[in-house]
Amino acid sequence: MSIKKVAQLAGVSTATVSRYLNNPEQVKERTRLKVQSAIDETGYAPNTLARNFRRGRTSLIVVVLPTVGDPFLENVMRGIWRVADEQGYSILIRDTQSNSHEFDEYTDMVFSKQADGILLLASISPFEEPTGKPRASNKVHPPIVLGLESVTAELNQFPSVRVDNVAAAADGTHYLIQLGHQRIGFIAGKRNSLLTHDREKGYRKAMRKAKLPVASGWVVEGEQTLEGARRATRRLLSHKERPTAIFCANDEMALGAIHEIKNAGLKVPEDISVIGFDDIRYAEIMDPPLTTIAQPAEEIGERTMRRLCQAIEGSDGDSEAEIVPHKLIVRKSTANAPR
Amino acid sequence: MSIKKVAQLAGVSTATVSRYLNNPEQVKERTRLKVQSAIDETGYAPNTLARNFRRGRTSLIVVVLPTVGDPFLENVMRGIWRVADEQGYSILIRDTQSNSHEFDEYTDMVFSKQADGILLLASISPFEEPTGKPRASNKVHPPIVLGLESVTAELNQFPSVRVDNVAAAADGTHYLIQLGHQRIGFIAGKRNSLLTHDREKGYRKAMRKAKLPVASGWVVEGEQTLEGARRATRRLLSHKERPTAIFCANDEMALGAIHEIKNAGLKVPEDISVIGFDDIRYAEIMDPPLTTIAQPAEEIGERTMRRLCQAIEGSDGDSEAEIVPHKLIVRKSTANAPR
DNA sequence: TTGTACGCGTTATCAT
DNA sequence: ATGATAACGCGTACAA
Repeated sequence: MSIKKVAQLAGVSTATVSRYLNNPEQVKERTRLKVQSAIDETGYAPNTLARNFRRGRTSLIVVVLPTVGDPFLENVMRGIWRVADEQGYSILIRDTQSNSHEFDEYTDMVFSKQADGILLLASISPFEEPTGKPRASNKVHPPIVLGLESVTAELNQFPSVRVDNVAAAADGTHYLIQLGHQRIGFIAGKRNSLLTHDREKGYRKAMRKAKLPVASGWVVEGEQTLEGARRATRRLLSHKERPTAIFCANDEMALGAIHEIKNAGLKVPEDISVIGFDDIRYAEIMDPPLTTIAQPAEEIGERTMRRLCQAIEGSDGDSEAEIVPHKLIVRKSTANAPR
Repeated sequence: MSIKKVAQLAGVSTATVSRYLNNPEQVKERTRLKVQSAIDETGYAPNTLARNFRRGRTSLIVVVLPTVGDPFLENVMRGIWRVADEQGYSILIRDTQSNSHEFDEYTDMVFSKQADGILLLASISPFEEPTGKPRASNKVHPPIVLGLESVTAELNQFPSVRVDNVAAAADGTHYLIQLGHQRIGFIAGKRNSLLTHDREKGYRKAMRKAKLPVASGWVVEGEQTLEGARRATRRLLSHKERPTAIFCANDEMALGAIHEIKNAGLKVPEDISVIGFDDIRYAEIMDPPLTTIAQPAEEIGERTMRRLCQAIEGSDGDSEAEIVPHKLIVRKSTANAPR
């Protein structure tokens, strides 16, 4: 009963107050002043709840990501926020704690009007199939855009923005091969992450192309964490055919790998070269500075968000994947193969 | 018109459907089944917008923080999320991009019902005074809890949870002094950050107590970034009375400092000791591993969130600050003073 | 240019 | 245990 009070105080109708708020140009100067002073006096703030309800939209976007505090995602978020601010959306962040969740868990947020759209930056691979009862077919698919990751079969109907992870990883691997490395290990992410799986695919592809073998035990799981990568590295170091170079599916793991290699009394890059993926800000200050593959994080954020806005407005063109360019950044953690 | 459809299809009233949804125990088994099958058939999902509107609450909490992708805040967020999930709140994250904002900008979110409460983890120092017109006094102060930071005069009416930054920084400084350091530099955060200002206070306090001088130029601004810390470090290194130890107001800056010191051809800790604050996960894998002061991040998150829930429910007890314990973690970036 | 009046989907109150 | 209905605060079609 708030707009009413203002109206009463200003001696106008609620409709006029509403118009003053939303289409000021439709109300006469003199009236405007009256309304404004009534608003000032009461300290009135429009009830967003009622407004959203009436308008049928929340102006809320849910961004689903594996972990906050990922320095790479920070940059992506920056791009997302820029567009969100510009378009009047607020960002709701859902951390999946690196677990995979049911697809419905997120889409329901749209169907129940908790949010207008969803930005999926998470590991989405094994979205468990909807439990039992099939989702009612009278529901159209909600506004969803995928960022960073490739998509599973069930998700390829949605637009996505990402680098070509296969090609990028192949490039990185190729670079190591050019340096003369023949025994190259790979530290993968979690089993359910399509993204790191694609990078592994790129690695294998480049190895195959160079006619180099991938010995059993050269590809290990690093769990996308510092600690997981350290464990993985230890396994690699004790391999009977120890690699002279290690490709890590992301920088976080590369940092862990470098640390562990040095701990073992070996030198990077003299004994073992290490290459990462993402170019997070810590890559450069590592000792040695990390060679890595950079993604245009902020741009990815911007573009996913823009596509989502389009999808919400229904002006959703095609659902093709947008591929953005990656770039190899050579620093000091890679060198010619030893001997 | 959706609950209506379900009601119609199930041959009951909307009230019954609503009850089934919110207080299932109040509806008879037989009716429950009818309603459930109607829901299944229609794929009905309650409109959260309408529900929130009716109930007068959003179940949304806004967390205001300086930058996402801060590895320390990640841990705080983890604690916040745990409580939020448990209490049925969703978390809206606002990144201030390390700038300070007007206080109203956030409180308005509560007054306009965009959110039920606010968790302030950001640099809040110079909340510019409300512009001109004083905020209408008929507004009670909204549910706000402060985390990590101390408070300005205008904010000390709100509960807060944090470590004793002054004491903690004094402890760290004292540790360096014990190691025989006499020339100790300090890399501060941004000028408007009360938090790092408190840490600087602790540093100065410990120096004073040990009767050690703080030469002009020994306290430099590091902007809370890797890059800013590197610049600050360069200035410290070129000081005519170069410090033999550097206290950094947080780990992020400590990492930058170590990198820059090594870049300059000096050794940590042989030539210069470095100590940080926060104990982020990268502290341990740095070369050398970083000595730092740890905060119970997750616990801080949990406790701030719990207090906020209380504040929202109105069972807000006192607004005293909760102080949680800090802890010095000695690793390899500190050693006895040279010579 | 402004006012009247209805409806958005839900929950809650009061009967039954 | 269930049904009828008022109310939440706002936006807007329509009338004036």
